Amino acid sequence: MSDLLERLRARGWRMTSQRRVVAEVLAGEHVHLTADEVHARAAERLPEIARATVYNTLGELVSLGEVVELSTDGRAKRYDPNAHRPHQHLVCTECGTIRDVRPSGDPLAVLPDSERYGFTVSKVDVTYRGRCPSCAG
Amino acid sequence: MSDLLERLRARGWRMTSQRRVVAEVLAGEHVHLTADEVHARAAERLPEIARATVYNTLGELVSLGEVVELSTDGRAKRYDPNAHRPHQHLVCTECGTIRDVRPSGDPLAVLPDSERYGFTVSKVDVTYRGRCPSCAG
DNA sequence: TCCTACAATGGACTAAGTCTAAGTCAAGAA
DNA sequence: TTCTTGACTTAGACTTAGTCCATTGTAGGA
Repeated sequence: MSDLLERLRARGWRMTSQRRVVAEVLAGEHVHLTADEVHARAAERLPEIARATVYNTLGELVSLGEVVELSTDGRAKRYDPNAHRPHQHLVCTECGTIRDVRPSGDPLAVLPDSERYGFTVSKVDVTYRGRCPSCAG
Repeated sequence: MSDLLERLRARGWRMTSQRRVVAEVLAGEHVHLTADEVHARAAERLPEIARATVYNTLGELVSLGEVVELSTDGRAKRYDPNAHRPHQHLVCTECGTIRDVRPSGDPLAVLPDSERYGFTVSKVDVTYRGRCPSCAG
């Protein structure tokens, strides 16, 4: 059914009912859930699933590069299943809603060498903040 | 002694020994401390200071716009006293060291209207990630 | 079908931060 | 200077998010 499940199986990821349910929750909705929300949705289908299992599974999906971890608000981390194409995030400062966005150009390019202090810069996370249409009321 | 203390007093901020010590800790070192580190350094000078007081004071300094709160790593928030001039952050993925950097150009400009979904975008946080010279070994 | 290494469980534990009720004190008024 | 009062501080309980670990379960190969 889902590309994600296919890819995981192809990579030899051991498939269990718990892992399947977590992967399906992520693949099913293109929103940015917290670990607790993933657990709640997973538990609707598999009531005995443990919180620790959800954390373990999310951690693995992140290591495999299939899911991106966001720590936008200093509160609970959120998990973004849209890892296959590069994007940035637009966050509402009122309600916390997150949208995926694609800025034009390469955000890395604007950091001059003189500002790199010898770091090997490999990644840039850009978070645009503002009020969403409903909150701007 | 410090600009920060001056400004706070000028704004009618009620000065107590606890608040003074917290402000001095922040003004004194241009590093990015966690709340706990601020508490530890404050307690060297004022042993009875409560953790809650440090949290309250940091929260107020953030509201006043004198300090910027960073939630880079999903762990403890860090506090950046360098709020008077705009800058972004370069974070080491190994050791967590943070450096202030100034990208060229306006990071807001690269987000086309078509990607704003009706949001009133007011702020952009850019985090460059990579390995610092010591960790790149 | 049987093994066994890998995965799941649940409950205790930790870290970071918030809340609350009671006590304290800075700063303006007299 | 002393008084007054509302704002500030305190200690500790509480909450939230996440980790750890010893035990139990099971996917998938032989």
